[in-house]
Amino acid sequence: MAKRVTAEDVARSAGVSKWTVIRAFTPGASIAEKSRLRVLEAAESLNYRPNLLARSLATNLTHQVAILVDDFKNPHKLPVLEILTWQLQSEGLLTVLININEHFDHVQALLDAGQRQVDAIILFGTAFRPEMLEDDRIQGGAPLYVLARDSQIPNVPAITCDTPLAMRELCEYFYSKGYRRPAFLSGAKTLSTALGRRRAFNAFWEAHGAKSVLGVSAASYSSGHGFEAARILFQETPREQWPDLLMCENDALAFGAIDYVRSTLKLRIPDDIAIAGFDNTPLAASPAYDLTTYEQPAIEMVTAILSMILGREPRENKAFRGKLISRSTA
Amino acid sequence: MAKRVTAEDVARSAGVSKWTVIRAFTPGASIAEKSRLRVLEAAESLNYRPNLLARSLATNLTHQVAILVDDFKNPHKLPVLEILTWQLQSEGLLTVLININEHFDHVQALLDAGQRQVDAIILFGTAFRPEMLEDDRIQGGAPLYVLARDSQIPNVPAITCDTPLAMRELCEYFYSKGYRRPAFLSGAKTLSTALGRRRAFNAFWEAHGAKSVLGVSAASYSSGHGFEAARILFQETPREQWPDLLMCENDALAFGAIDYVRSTLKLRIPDDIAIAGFDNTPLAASPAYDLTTYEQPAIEMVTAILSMILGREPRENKAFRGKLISRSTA
DNA sequence: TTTACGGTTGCTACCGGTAGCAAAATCTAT
DNA sequence: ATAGATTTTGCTACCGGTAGCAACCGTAAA
Repeated sequence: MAKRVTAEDVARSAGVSKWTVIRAFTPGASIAEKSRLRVLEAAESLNYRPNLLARSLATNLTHQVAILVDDFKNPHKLPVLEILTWQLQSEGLLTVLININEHFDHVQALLDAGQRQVDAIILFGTAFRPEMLEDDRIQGGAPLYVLARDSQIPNVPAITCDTPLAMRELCEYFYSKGYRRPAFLSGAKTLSTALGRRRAFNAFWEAHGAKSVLGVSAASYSSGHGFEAARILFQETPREQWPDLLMCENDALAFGAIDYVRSTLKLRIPDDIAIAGFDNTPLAASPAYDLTTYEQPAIEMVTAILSMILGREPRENKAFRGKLISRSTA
Repeated sequence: MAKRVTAEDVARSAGVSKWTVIRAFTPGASIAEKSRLRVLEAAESLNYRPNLLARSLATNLTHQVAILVDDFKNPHKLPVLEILTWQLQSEGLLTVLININEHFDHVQALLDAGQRQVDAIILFGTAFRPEMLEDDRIQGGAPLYVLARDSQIPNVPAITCDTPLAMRELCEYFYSKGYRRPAFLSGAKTLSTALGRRRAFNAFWEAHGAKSVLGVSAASYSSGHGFEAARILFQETPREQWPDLLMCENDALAFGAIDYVRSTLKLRIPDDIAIAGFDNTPLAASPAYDLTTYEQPAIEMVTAILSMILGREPRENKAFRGKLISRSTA
């Protein structure tokens, strides 16, 4: 592997000092046009590009942002990752994707990112225990942000979809269609409460005089577990109390629930029962499901987080209004 | 923001020189057990962690690998990203995820990654023009790898699923089921040829005496375009020549094709026509599709790329055998 | 001709580590 | 106790940039 070209090499070739070379690459630096061109030419012929690692060490800015993800099963992650990477890149920031799982926990990941001196850390929809973020070793590191769940932790802003509003929109829609026997199918416990969807759902129906709101919990946010949870719900509920509306905490769970209701129960959707999801994943639009769901305002959310990272806006919780996607399952 | 703790600070607090502190953090370094413990204690109380940026600058190793992705629409990307990030992390490497699109092209991304001194670059299923990689500015940078498509470029190893073998397995399966009028639905041109699936498919049927193999191309690898391409195929083909087998280049296309065939043509699958996909995305298993497909050996592929990055194995093309997933659509 | 001034250039010090040599400290054998 | 071997420690130089001061330059005003 050939030795890397440094500013020093270019300087020698252009007959100036290395600082003049640096200036040629620093926008707005004080340098004579004549020498700037000479340097640029020499740099071009030597194929020189400034070493961002060295720059980062000196400026204490890496222009790297770590994204922590713990659930790659949720297809909703992919489109958001696309928006995230793209918007970050537009501002000259690069994305460091960190996979959190039972072998590499949050604290570990956070410390790791910290050692790499990233400029910010985004916890993207991960199921962490809030206490964790108060760890001494984490305070004092890169600024933290929480994307797509709430945070409650001072100094860790959460950027979310406005869940109470979203649920109100959905429920008012269901209500106007005449559904009156609601049930909620939620996902993994730890994250579920942080999402607040069930809470908002229940609140609506209690305020609208529903005697009770059925509920069931899936082991994880996957279609398979959605199927399983739906099975439990219907098997453990007497037929005459079966819901006519099943709100699922996300699309994946809804797909599973639809599969169960259609294939095993042979119920008609939306006549016998309405089913809705959340996230508007690509598949929700497919004719096989054609799922009524709710789209999170991903672009606004990412834009907001970016403004905070860049210091253009104060670091504080923000919730954005999403969009009800009305299709044929409800 | 508090000043960062450096080895120097720890040294002062422990009453040794900064080099002794460094040694305490360097596995296998020559240091007395007594002073190692003293340093570790001081480091602990000051909450010191070595600065990996500075280390990278000095060692010329960042322990970062760039992954270039240009198609976030394909849900297959997510599980592979999970495997990639996880395996890289297990070896102490971090993933830099770079989004390639019309505004930020391959050359730009490659140069960007190069400036950041990443240890390796993986082109993950991206649709690049091979000439591009021969750009002077790119040669001499970090070692390149191509994942999940072929490469043809000397010194840029491609790690793939063994496509000819996969197609043979699939076709033999179809053949044994009695299907004899094959058609192929392919995706975006640039990538399609690099995948080689159509080629292998055609080769089989020509060898097995099929008069002709119908073919149609979708604008991109999405369900929507799959639907559209299926429409074109069936509308432009006289009814008596309709295929009884439609092999789609990936699952997303297959979902679209199934939707079209079911909802518009009202054909029965697999009785009137068999449809198969490729990749075994999570949704292929759902009862709504229950798609026969082929699973790429993602873990083996990632493991192979990792061994090459770590220098444990020579850099060379590798193809692995995947697995036929037989479900109800074929 | 001298002086003042703004643009330009070079310099030192520094970011926080690593590499490897040389001196110091400790241990072992005589 | 002492020489010799070995471990431990401190040091200089370096990775490739940045920051900001000081000197230099040519030119225009005095």
